Amino acid sequence: MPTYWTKTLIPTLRQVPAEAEVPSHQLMLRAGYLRKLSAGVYDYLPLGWRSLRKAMQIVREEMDAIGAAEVFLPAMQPIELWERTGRRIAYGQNLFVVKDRHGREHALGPTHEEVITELVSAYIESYKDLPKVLYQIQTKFRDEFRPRFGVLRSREFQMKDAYSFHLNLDGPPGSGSLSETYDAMHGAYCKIFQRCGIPYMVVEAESGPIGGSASHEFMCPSPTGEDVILQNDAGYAANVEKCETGKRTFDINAAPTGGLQEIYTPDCKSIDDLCAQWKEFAGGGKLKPENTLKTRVYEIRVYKRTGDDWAIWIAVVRGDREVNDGKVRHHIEQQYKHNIDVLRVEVAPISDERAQDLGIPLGFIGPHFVGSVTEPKLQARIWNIFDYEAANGGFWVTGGNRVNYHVRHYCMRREFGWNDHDGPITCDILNLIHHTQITDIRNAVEGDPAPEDRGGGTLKVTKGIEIGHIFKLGYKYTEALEVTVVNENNEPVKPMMGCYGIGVNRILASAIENEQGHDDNGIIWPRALAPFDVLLVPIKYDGQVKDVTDNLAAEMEAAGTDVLIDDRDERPGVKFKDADLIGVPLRVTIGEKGLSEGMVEVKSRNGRINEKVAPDSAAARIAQLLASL
RNA sequence: CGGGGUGUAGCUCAGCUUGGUAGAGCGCUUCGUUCGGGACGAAGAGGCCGCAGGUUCAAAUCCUGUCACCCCGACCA
Repeated sequence: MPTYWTKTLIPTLRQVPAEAEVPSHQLMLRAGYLRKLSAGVYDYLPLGWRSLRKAMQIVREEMDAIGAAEVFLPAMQPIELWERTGRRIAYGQNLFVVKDRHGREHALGPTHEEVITELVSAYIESYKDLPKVLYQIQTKFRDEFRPRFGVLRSREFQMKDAYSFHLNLDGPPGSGSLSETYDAMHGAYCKIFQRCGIPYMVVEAESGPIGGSASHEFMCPSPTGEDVILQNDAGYAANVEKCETGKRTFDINAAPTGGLQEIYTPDCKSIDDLCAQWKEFAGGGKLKPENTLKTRVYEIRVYKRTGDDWAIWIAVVRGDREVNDGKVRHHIEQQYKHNIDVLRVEVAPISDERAQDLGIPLGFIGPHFVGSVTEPKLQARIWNIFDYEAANGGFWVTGGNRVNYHVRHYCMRREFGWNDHDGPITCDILNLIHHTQITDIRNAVEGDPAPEDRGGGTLKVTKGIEIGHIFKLGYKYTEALEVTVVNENNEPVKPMMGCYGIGVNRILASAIENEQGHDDNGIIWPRALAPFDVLLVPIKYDGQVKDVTDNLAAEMEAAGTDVLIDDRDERPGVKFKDADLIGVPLRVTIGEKGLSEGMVEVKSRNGRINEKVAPDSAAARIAQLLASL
């Protein structure tokens, strides 16, 4: 049966609701796809739900095609599971927690690793049961601090999550390794986004707090995207958390620009404030952020078999750059990698209280902090890590290592105590004597050199919407929840996991958000996601026009085409405007004028098709045209 | 959670400074004329001015509190 406009619910809005900022949000509200119930919580109206279901179905088909089995899991999950995996704390405030009448707490699942792992632990006992790939498409919950951009960042959303379980990371084809499934998922994701007709790119990603070794994000390039992607011309693409830079030059022997001078800078802890007030502090002149050195202090906890230890690392980048926590963490972890005594290393920005206890004046720290420390126990534990860019000569302003003071004419070589006649220092000397290392620790920016082994060249910045993410998870959940299977030798072993998510609502938003997805008049759907394939617009739904419309609709529906009939008693202008707004790919206009010439008019929303067809052959022609979209 | 802003009709907003019985446009209802790109005329319906206190003869308007929403930041598989 075709759908009649007057029977369904399509509340189009002439004006843009004030709350909507990005095109997808504005248009989904205006075109009657969505209604906001409260912050970050939306009703999907008939059009919205139809489109969402189309996206879900594509995802479902491609998951099934690679042998994944669909399940349906609880949204309400015992909090105990989340405590056992440590994710109650890791998720923190973003986790929705509800209490039942007995006072027991439950998490409203933002993902289902815990639940699926528990499920698998109950039934999977032997290596012969592996690999196993399960997935679900369900509502997930996140207590976002700040929901925004409509369905792009909401508190309730539809996710496809797939989880796989394996004996091995790698292996020959057909061995059921994690890598094999990971690659199959990678392929399935490409097919899904292709079928949905949305532009996408695959970028390398940090696996983040979820843990694991390898990870890719699927991004839809869009100016409204919240994620920053860097890429070179040779096909290297990574998100900003992951993106490495190629070689950048540095000069640790550069001469100072003047004698080190203390400047009194009361209560001035940020680079922005420092630059803004520099004139009064320094008695004239201007200071730009790129002439400052920013320091961030990390505390490292080292858990060893022979007793725990700790250290302080000071990360130094140019004042206008951002320290990349992940790069700092990786670099520090590398330092302990070959020490078999070390069980685990924790790297975290130092807390205010801890800094106070140790006498570290946060906000006024410079890279030469160690020189101002008199306590030998602390002194021996301090390490520096410079970004390449920060290890250069030139005019530098940085912290004075004393509350309310900064210094100017900072010079690395001199501040480490080397005189002009001492000859050049080397990286080895810096490392051995000064506990100081130089590497890439800041977020990559537009124009940085790309890594040489990834094709080199220059990095360019693109913004994107994250629509999919695949991880090799490893043992995080099977270990925490104590899952074992027996191997060929009847020995208990932990299976390893992969997890693979797709934000289904974001598929819709991305389709609209990208350039081909909308114009000034409304949405332009790719056929695969459109709520209907064809919109029939009878100029006046009456008499011969009505008969032709109904016959055409019946014929097309019989052939499996989704048809919407605008049977409203509205003026043609209103119908055409609404047709453009809701974005159905093909519009067929049936009017007395056309019929008198024996024609109906077929137009595509994307503007490529505009032809007149005899009513009798219209259904066949439309089917043809649809196939070409 | 810090900073800023807004809550008045289904939607977009005015009115608030200077207290005196609630407004416009769009949408909705009825009638008429229209009818291939958001028609025109006439007549209507619709709001405890977010909520709770307070000041006052009188509060949408002033004060206090509270809630919700939006923006920037921080945060974010």
